Amino acid sequence: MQDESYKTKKVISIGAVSEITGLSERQIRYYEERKLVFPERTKKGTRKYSFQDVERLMDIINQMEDGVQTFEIRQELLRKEKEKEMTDRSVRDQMIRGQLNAVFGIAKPRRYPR
Amino acid sequence: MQDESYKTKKVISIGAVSEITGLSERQIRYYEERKLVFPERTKKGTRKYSFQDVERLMDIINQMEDGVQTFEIRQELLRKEKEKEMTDRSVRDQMIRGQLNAVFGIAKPRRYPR
DNA sequence: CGTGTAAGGAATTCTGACACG
DNA sequence: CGTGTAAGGAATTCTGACACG
Repeated sequence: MQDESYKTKKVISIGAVSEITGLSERQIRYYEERKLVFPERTKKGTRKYSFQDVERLMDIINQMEDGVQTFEIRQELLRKEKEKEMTDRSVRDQMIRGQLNAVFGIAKPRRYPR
Repeated sequence: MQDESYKTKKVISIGAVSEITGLSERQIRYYEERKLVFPERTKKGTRKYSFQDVERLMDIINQMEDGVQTFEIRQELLRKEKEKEMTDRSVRDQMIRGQLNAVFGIAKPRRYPR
């Protein structure tokens, strides 16, 4: 699970992204300004995108076509991040609980202490 | 099997390839001249590489380090292509044979007719 | 709000060539 | 043979701004 370096490695220039997505460079830069995509920068400052970023842009295209505003798309993005954070946290908690259990034996988690 | 468009899509500029591989642009262009890698060109003529091309270059680096000459690397490449062609052909033949068999029933292939 | 465009500059890429060995 | 480099030009990308709506 995870890695897929081909998908996440930032190596595509804005020109290529424009070709692939059909978006103008202006649009792509604007979506970055609205914090919807996050390319990396080379030392000299040119933007580099990953295939994952390209997919993200495709998704944005669809939402824009549905009349969704950049602000709303951003909200949705933040919401998903929060959600993922919660999931990760609970996964981590579960693992820690498992470890403790392995060491100290059965210790059922008590939701309401005392 | 096959597809993996992320791996084969030609979207990486020579500068990025240089960064990833550590090769100079001069070297990368030279290996193309020697027909070891085959980038695409944009309308305006700039080279575009795929992750697969990058892997190919990594492989070339290793061979060069072992003192293999570009000519030999090329020979090896051609040899492999021929080999693949043969494999593909035999796979296709097998499929056709299977189809014929399904339609006309058991018809064992005779290597020496008559 | 989302996008086009002209502006000026900086960085990238290209080719053909000379150089060294 | 494999690679560095300077040369001149063309194409790319960047930013900040004005425009329209």
